[in-house]
Amino acid sequence: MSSMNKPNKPITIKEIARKLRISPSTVSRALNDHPSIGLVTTMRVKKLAEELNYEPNQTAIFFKQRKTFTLGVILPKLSEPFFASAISAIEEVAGEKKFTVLLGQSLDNPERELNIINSFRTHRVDGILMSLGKNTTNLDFIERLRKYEIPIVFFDCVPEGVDDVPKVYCDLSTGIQEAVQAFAERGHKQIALINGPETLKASGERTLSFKKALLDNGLNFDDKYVVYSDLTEESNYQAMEKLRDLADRPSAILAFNDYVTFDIIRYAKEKGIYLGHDIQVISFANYSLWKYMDNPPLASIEQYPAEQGAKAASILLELLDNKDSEEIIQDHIFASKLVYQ
Amino acid sequence: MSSMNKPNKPITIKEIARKLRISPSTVSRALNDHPSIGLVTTMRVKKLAEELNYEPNQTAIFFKQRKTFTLGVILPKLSEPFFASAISAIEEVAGEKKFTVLLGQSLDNPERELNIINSFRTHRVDGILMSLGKNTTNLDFIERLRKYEIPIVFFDCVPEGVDDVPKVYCDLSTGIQEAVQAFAERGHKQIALINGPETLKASGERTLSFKKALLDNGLNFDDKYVVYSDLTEESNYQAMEKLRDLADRPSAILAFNDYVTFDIIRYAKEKGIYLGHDIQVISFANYSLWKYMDNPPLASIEQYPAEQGAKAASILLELLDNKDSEEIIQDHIFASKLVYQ
DNA sequence: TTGTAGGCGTTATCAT
DNA sequence: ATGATAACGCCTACAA
Repeated sequence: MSSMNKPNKPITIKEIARKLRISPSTVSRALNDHPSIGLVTTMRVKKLAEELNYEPNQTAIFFKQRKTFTLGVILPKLSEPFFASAISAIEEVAGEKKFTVLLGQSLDNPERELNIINSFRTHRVDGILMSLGKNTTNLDFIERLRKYEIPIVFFDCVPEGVDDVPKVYCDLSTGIQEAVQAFAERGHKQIALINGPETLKASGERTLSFKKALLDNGLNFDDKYVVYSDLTEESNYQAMEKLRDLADRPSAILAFNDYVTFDIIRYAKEKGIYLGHDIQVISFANYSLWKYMDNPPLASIEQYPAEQGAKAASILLELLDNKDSEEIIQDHIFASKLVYQ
Repeated sequence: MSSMNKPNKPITIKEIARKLRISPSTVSRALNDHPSIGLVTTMRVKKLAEELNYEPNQTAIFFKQRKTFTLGVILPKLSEPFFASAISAIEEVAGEKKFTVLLGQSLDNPERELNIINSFRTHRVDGILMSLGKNTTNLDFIERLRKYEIPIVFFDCVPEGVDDVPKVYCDLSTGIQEAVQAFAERGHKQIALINGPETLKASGERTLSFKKALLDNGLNFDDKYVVYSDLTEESNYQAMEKLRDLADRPSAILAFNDYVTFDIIRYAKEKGIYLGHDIQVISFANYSLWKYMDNPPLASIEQYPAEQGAKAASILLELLDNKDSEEIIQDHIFASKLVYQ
């Protein structure tokens, strides 16, 4: 190894050209396997490039080609297992197509969301994948991105009332149907739903699916058995209290997510309720390591975060490949599914 | 809203200049608040820029300035809660300094690691944060990155025997010390360690710390009580079997991580061992939701992934700010700590 | 088959 | 206080 370690300006096409006494364009073409360049020249160029450890300057190429081979991903929180596995899948799919992933977490803060989008725009990402935060109401940025011709694909938490943008999400009704059926088959008559915040449209849909599922399984639907929680521990406890106060206590609970179930478990412990016996629970999965628990829920409703992420990513990539594929602009819906641990 | 939506070429400095009949350089300077530009001109420029929705073309700026305001982060797996919370913190720290984060997961595959590094290099990231995969032995890339003048900061799983590169990691010995002490105070004499693969240097260090901790607490150290596992379920079970086969069975176990503890829990369940009574467990934390479990471990050894990530990120940012800060090139060590759930 | 020249958008240097 | 010019590294008509 030589001791002469110069500051080492990166090798450029020009230098290769100079050393070879040919023109930079020839080098460029040779490097890109342009058919019009002679085989010998091509070889000579490639050999020298190899020797000199030539690396194309992507920033120059990005600049010139107006393309960055970069996808921006915006999601509420990376440390949520649900999103961690989504982004993990996204990164893999993108990587296969030589795209890299730029990251931004909104922390459910609409302002942060906009900042991230701006930052992505200035970074000239080729496209954006996004799962909306819970508090996002203003969707103007979609229109703005369209002006900039930056395609966006939503997944998981997708916008309502916007139908000219691709969306990937999970249809909860199938899972709810299966869950209620599972309860019904086990003889449960009073089934409760601990839902998310009442203000969220998604919560309303959940309730509807729940109602339908009950009726489909020959059970009655009663408002009382649907309680709303803002997903804090207190709120979850209050929800449980409400259910306990009912004259006819439910023997089965469908919980908004695994965190809610965790609180149910604690609550049950404190009150001496025997979970899985006095009360059975099914929750929408987002954390599941149930197989290690003593009184796990009966089952979980799987929402396929990795699959959603992967699908969204490949839709976006396809969109970038083929700008005009209007057919892609539609909903891609995964059926949620009841899974036993 | 007008119906005239042209393809909408992005506005450039040149156009603003043309419309204002001034030179592009003046526009550039005005936009950047250069002191030599008159106040009126500056205002006029900014006003028009605003009106036209001018957005500087970052790819051009990146290209020109040889800086991308991008950090590359390489870690084994994003969906590991440990790394998810690390990257989450990294993104926040980077964001504060207007840096974005480029993502790559190695899946513990050295080849993937190198590909990601290459990809980062072509993307001209300003610096790299990395947690090594378990199987990485060849560290030549460090030297290569140095040639390219791309600084790298390691965190969590850091390279051995490379001392001219910043490293952030957690000193396990403090946590081990506290754990053993906690066991000792509860009267345990036979304490076992379920360690990681015997081939890993880190495993050796763990054993050493464990030994020291035992001696410091007036207990004997005996090889028999250290068993190695490759962290598969079978291997964890075998480790437990080995411990059960001992004449003098351990009453306390220090487990490599929470996954191992999960397997211990299952094993105990199967064998009718009452966890927390017949045997007490402490594990290195990486998944903890123990407060919801019935027989949780006595405590966990916290390794502060978020803090490690944040620290590594700010070191890297400082390094980028101030190329010559040699003092930064040293180990930044967090003390692991025993925490009760 | 290869070379020349111009341009991508921005900024820095030198002039005016 | 402002303008002209060149340069960053690469690509691509167009010319030869």
